Amino acid sequence: MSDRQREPYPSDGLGASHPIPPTNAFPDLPEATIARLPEYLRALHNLADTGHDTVSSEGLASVAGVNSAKLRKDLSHLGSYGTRGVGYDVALLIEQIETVLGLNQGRAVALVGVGNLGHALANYGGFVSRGFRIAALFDADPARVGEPVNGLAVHHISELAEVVAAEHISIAVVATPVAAAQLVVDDLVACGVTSILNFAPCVLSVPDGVDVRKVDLAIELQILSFHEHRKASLTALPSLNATAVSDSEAVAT
Amino acid sequence: MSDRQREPYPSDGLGASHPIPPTNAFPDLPEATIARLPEYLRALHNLADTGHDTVSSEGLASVAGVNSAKLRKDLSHLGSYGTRGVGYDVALLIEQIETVLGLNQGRAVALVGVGNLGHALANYGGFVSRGFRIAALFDADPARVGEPVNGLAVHHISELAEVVAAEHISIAVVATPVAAAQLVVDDLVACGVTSILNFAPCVLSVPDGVDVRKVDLAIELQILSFHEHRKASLTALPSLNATAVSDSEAVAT
DNA sequence: CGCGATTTGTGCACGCCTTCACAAGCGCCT
DNA sequence: AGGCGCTTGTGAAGGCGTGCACAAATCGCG
Repeated sequence: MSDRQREPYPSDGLGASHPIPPTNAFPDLPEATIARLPEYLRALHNLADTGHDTVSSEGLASVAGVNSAKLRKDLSHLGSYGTRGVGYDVALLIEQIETVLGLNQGRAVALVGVGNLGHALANYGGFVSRGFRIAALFDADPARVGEPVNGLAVHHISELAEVVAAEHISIAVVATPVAAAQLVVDDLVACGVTSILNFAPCVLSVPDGVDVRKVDLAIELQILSFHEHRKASLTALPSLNATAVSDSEAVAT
Repeated sequence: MSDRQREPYPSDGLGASHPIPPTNAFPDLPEATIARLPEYLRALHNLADTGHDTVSSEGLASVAGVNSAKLRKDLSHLGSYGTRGVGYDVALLIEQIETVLGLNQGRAVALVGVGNLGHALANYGGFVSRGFRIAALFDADPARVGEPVNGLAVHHISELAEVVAAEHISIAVVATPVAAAQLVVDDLVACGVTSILNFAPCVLSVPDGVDVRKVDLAIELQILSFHEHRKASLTALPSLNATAVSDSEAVAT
């Protein structure tokens, strides 16, 4: 059960110095696990930068903010290369996770909508440092076309098809106003983009085979607001350092 | 079972013209439901703006992008004010959800870190239009202090305590670099902030009673990358409009 | 060379969430 | 006034995810 480890994979010559499994075909990874792998990866990079060669599930779990049992189960799903009694090889695990996530290919990402948020995203270094390359910027406003943002010139949205094809773009970030989002997404899908990260606060309809993830900042705040509201209605239990919390909004118990 | 509807609630005089239930104490709302309520709320506002007075669970569900059964169960958890054979009263449901989420209080939010992302967030209209008020901006860089952003002057982080107290701030958005995030959060917690929306790509440790939600843009992209990777390894099934998808990255089947 | 300390990998049980399917209730039309 | 069609609200079943607890495996040391 542990001998399918040494098998170099054929294509995608990225000069990997570690033995890597076939990698393709992870059809049945639990979605919850997938969502946590990036967090593990980030934690592992931190560990590697601070000179750690190996790490125990307990150690990695605490840095990643999860349960150690959950971590082990997650890693076991992708073949698990830990050593009992020792822990996990940090470098190997990094490469393993990056391979599973398909990050060692420097994926090209398009960003549509260069407004406030779009600007911030284009300048955000976190994308580049974590396996992505912002390959092109688009906007519908002719006044913005040509404007240089973080070293890239903004394309007009009408050039979408050719640029997407030329740059082999498969992932797009939508940071347009709500009114434009669905139109842009339709164009993106028509161009062959199959993964979309949507910042516009609306529901997008896409055909099967296209993945959409949504980030809605107001929704996050509203969820926090609920918990805040609920905490306020439980006014009674004296929290530890609640010296400054004595609001006047105490609801009648 | 439907007679606990007409009961005006005592405090919190916000001039509500609709009958609203006691509202406080929703201790056992499923977390999954809470996370969806904001989406329902947004969809309902859209419906109200387009002249709809009532909506069926089917209709609202499709606009909100969920299953109609799920929607009904979610709404049933908060007392459910639908009319069989008709549907839900849009305006009433809006008020109901806003009350549950605690949005009709115009919650004050602090934003810490006025860099690229912080600027974008400060200028983002979506917060204000959905029940929040950005009450104060903070940064550790003395060069930024005093700079006006969207009509607000940036405070130095050292003024956190007094401003938080003066403005009754209970929610904070952290948009600082990773290195500063934990320090800022410790300060926030010490000032009595009990809900934090974290944009820094790191795990924050907070005491019990403090809620943290995290938004990591790179993680979202990495999750998409995995699905992209998986789709690429399943090269075989001919998708519908895949004319432009004929990449050269076809992995060996 | 063997033993103990340590850590991984996993079977199992529990709880949450989703989904189906249908009874109960409401309004409208005749 | 009565019946019919439509929609809500909910019981029950199934699936997914989590966490416990322990067997299996590996290393280091005497």
